[in-house]
Amino acid sequence: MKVLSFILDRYKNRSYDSFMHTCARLLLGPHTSSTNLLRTIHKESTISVTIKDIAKLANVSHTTVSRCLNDSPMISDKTKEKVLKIAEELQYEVNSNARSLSTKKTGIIGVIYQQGLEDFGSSAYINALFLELRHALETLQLDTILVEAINPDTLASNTVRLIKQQKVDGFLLVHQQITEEDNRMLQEYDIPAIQIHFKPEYLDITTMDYYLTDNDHGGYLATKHLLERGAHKILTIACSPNIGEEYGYRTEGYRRALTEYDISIDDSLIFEIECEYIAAYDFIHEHIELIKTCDGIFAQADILAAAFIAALKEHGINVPQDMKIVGYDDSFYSILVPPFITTIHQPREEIITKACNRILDLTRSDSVDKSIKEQELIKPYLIIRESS
Amino acid sequence: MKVLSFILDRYKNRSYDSFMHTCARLLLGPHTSSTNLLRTIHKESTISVTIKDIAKLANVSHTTVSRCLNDSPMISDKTKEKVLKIAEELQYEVNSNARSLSTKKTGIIGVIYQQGLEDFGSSAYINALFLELRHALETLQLDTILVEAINPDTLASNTVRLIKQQKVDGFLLVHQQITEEDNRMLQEYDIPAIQIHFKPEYLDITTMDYYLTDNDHGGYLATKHLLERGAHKILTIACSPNIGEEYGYRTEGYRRALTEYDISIDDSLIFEIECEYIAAYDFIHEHIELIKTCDGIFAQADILAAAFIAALKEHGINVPQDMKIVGYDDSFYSILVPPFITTIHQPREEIITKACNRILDLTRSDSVDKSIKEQELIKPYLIIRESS
DNA sequence: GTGAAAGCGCTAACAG
DNA sequence: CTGTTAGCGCTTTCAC
Repeated sequence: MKVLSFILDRYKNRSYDSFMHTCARLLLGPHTSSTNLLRTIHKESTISVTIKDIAKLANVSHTTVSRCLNDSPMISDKTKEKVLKIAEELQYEVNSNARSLSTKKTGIIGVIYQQGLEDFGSSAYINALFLELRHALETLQLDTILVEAINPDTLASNTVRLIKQQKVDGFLLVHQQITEEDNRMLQEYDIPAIQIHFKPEYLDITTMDYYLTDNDHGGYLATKHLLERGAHKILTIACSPNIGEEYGYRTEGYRRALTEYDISIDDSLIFEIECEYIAAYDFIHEHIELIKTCDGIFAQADILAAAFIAALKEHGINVPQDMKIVGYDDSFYSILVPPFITTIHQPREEIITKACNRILDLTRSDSVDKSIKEQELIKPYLIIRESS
Repeated sequence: MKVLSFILDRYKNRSYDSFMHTCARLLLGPHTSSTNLLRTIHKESTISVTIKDIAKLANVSHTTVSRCLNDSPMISDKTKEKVLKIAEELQYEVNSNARSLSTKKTGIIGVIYQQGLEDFGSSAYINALFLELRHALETLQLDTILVEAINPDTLASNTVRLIKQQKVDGFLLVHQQITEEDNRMLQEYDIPAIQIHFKPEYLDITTMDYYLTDNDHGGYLATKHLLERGAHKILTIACSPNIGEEYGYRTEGYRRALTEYDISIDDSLIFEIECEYIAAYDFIHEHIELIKTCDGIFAQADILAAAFIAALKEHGINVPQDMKIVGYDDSFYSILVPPFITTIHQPREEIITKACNRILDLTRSDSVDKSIKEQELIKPYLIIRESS
């Protein structure tokens, strides 16, 4: 009956249920191994080690163990060392639910994205953004719950749900659909949230933390580069749909560069087409007469630039000799086929680093003044390749 | 002092700390609104409604409320209705940490992916897989924690960590790097895990639940289609690196189809190249003499097929007239430029649906016999477009 | 049917 | 510096 006393000892303060399970098991046969018995007792078969287990072995109270694990300054180095060693040996990991219940912190960040992302022209960019985001949070020891803004079944806001269920400490919002209600909840529960990449559609962004890209600057850089390379008559083609007006800003930058170079703006050189290869391809054929009078194209997405180059070739117009082209996004389209495309690299690395560090500060440290918002428009940069 | 009695009442059984905060606040001024006071009391400013709040309003015990919310059969319809109505009015959401601590269930699935996914040739496919996976889990009311298999800093297994921290109920493994140790932990803690898409490298897959794609069948379908379209001498080009031998199986299927059509297999028609547009493009030019003697190509990735078509055109070889081509993956490459590419659609929708339903069963219901593994090789299908 | 009380594993308050 | 005790919000047992 050594096993029984072991069980009784370990489960002294545990539930009736546990005990009954044990008894049942013992009746089934005394030859079951103690590990198996332990597993049977807890319904979920968990045999996790707790701070009490450590406490017993270290001959201290569980409070002391808790303090050691949290590196409290009020514990002597000696005890700390002893306790941590045992914890290490038992491969202890904290039960995050218990800790969260007590501290109201989960160590989890909610990353909210746009539904229907699959259909995006820019999804390659966004996907890269997610993976790098995940990676950055990982190095900061934060887990992420990734969800769509709105539950497609219930149509309820996932942001609100996650707040109320207390599953996350903060949010990174990679969509522009944040609603008034979401925002109210964030305020009310004082949950930090940072807007990334997308500008909210329904909300005054000046009230939030954000890291966005400076699309105006991107358009400016692209156009200025074309001008520097000797182009005089420059077309620009934006994409529709225009999420968060990003293309609008790029066109603004285009205008700004032209003005700077004393070139009057001709609105008939500004187009907007579907963000698809075929659409771009057709565009060239349809507007070939106009295009023949131009010497530069600022394509506001790489996929357009790639199609333009291919289509122009069929008309005997060579890039970059006869026509300089700059794309946007620095996506794989820009390095798919030679000539590789000169393009604008969106500063997603910088956005991610800043946003992750900020959310860490906001969720972990009390000394941050949350009322002072961090708001940055981060500048993209030019990558010169062969198309210009 | 109405406010004070309200506070005292609500915080009767709460911490000293809470109370001190309240008192401090009251000293600051009696004009602070009670909502603000409540917010101040809890350090984290949370003013969540709990089952006790509901209980008080409904004049029942919090136990009863709990039972109602969990739709227990031992509660009368009348009480249930009353309680649920109040819960609805208060916009109650369960505190998931408290529930999890008590039930050992979190409602969260860990989705584990491969590090360095960014570099994958097939990443577009995998990205689509993730988004659809997330969507499917969402409709099943499951949240997902998305992490890399291994923490890049500590090099510790995230699978093990999530198990021990009790953050997840189960895993969907979208990588092939599961280790012996991971597996041992899964067994020991009896956590369900399903292998998706990728075949594990270090582990005997026959011991796990899995839903993979039948690459052999894909290769077979592609080749058979080419044969049916009249091709006799068919090249196949696989990609390196060969993750989980997927290309090996596709080539097997290619062989099987040829054999079925009594065509002897010529190993010099089987190639392996980098999964890149340029590599494929160059391949055509380098092997143009051989290619001229062939009438069909089974390109084991759409991106290869796209490059082949472009390169062949430069040699005056038109697709599909002079050469039939079938790609693989049904990715956006296959519909980028005409002629659109006949391709093999990977059954990711079916994989996702099955895997998500299975993980739900495995984590929610006790009646499932976990020792019987669900193991399916799901068949991809052919999408006929213009290249064949 | 319902409620009182205990317990999940942890942190925090307070007393030594 | 350390231990005792209470409490986080929920589920579960057991008594009525």
